[in-house]
Amino acid sequence: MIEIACARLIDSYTVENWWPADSRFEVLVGAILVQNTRWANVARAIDRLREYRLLDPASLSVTPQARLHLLIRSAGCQSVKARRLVSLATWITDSGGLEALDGLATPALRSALLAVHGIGEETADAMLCFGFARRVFVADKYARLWLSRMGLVSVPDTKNYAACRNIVEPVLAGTNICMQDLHAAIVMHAQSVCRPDPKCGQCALSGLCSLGSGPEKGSLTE
DNA sequence: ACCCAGGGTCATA
DNA sequence: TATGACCATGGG
Repeated sequence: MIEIACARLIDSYTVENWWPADSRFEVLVGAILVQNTRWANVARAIDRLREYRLLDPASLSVTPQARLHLLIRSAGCQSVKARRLVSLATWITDSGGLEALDGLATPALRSALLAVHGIGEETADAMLCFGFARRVFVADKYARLWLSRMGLVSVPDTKNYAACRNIVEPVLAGTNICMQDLHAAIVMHAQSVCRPDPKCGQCALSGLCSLGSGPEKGSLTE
């Protein structure tokens, strides 16, 4: 069931360089900046950081937060995110760099990420999937909504992040790239088709999203 | 003028 | 443990 649903969703959205970045650290920075923020606003902030050669842990960790405020202003929540970026960069340098961290197994790396100020479950998994190339399913808000509408997750578990991740991640056969494509497809689906008012009666992919009419069992078996 | 975005933290009950 | 305020800019 889940495999078919995911495959159809991925096939429906061609994703090319959905998360653009020149380095792994830039992915991690983007993961912080994009919290509750549109990517277009994040891109400008990243461009400014690049302009000032701050897209590496060593430089960013010693940059005064007051200066970061100005550079990342377009991404919103400046003071909050400036602090989070510094804590991220500091954690990386204190840990011996990204190469050392990349040597950790995924569960250990996830725990370490969650211990950093400003990194919650979703951000941690996004970093694991797109920054550290781990085979991790990002069970973000859109994903949980999608799982719920597909009837693939019980209603109580819809709010449970780890439960939603574990519904997909162990079942889905595929590489890290598949997980990236799936997450991108879920977000694009939510943004392009089901927003702002998710009336999926006009959804071009009505077989994928069955809001209002309950789980569509028949649509998954074809 | 209003709503919300590719969340997380912190204070309160 | 479970909600809610808060961050704050930019696009619709």
